[in-house]
Amino acid sequence: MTEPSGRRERKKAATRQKIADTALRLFLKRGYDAVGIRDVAAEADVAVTTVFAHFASKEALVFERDQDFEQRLTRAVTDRPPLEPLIPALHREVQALVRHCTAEGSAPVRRMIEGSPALREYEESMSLRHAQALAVALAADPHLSRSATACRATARFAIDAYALACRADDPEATVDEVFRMIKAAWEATAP
Amino acid sequence: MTEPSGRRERKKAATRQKIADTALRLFLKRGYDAVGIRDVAAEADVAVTTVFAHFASKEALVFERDQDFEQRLTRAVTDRPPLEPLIPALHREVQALVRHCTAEGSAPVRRMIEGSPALREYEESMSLRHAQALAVALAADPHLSRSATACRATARFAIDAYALACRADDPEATVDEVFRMIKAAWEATAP
DNA sequence: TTGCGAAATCCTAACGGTTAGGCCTATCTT
DNA sequence: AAGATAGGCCTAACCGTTAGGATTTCGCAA
Repeated sequence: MTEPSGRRERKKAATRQKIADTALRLFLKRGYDAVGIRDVAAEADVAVTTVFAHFASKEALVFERDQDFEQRLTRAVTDRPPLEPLIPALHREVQALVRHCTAEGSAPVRRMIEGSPALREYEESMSLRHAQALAVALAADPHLSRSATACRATARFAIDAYALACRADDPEATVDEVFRMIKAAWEATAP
Repeated sequence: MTEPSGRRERKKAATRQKIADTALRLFLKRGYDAVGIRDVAAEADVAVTTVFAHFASKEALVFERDQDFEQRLTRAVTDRPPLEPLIPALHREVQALVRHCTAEGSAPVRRMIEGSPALREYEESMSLRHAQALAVALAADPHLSRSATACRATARFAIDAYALACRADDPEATVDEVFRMIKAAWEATAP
């Protein structure tokens, strides 16, 4: 995936990164709403159209790692050792993701997101996509054999756990508590 | 609540309704994206600013009953007979709401929503607000005495049930199945 | 009834995210 | 080396949304 085979791809990746870095820096310094796309483009020394060639929207500039997040979630399910029970694996990964997003350095970004309705809304719809990807991974696991509905519900519950924990006073304890609920819910769907 | 005491309030409500009706009619006839706010305003014979005086955004025109939905949910909790268990009451109300939104006449609207990313995203963020309101209602119930986390998680799970059911092949069965999971999750949080 | 304050509506102009269309140039392929 | 393609640029516009301020309409009390 990360093969910088040609110069073209390397340059493209560099441009993308420069835009994302510039945007985040400006957003944190002056506030998300106070910085326009035109500002970001100027500071990154690219055209406005180039920004949108790399990012689908202004909000997407803030959630650059979107893809990683989704991959980590689904891989926690698909790449786990055979016969390892689902819920603990999911629990562990969500816990790790929550730690990542409540880490020291992430606080200003988190504050910025919570301070902007547009960013909150975007994050939520992102989470929904992640839940759908996770539901697909669950449905594809031959060891689980649960209904599509059970998979979809469990996927959403797991995402709920993440979302609640990121905003909770004690994130890790929140993940644990919600996953106790998810475990019971999951077991109630046993065939 | 619905007391049309004065002419002013009646006229305001009428204007609001005329805008909402006009908007929905145009959206269904020509497509959500193909109709601009300026079109809606012109057809409803009001100024653009008046549209935004009644609705916070273009998407909000489609979800006119937003408030009702939230009230029905929270009241299913707060207004239930004393000592009636929570989960069945919630289950019943969500079932009713799902029936409402999968009813015969709602199909074209549903199709329109699913066809527009902006509307899907808006609906999702609306649901989130409803979940928060429901969480508050749960936390306020003296008979329940669960942690704030358990209340928030259960509220989101219930909203998940609604969202999943609205898009499922068999909506009612989906509500039942997800509520079996929610019941187990809720009971796992008993003090 | 009249007159006043508040609420609802209007108009205009703009702002800011986003996109279309067309062009240019660096890179890749053969 | 030549053509094909992708990344980037510029300009101009579209559309949702808002600010600012004028104007009308209604409710209420003198």
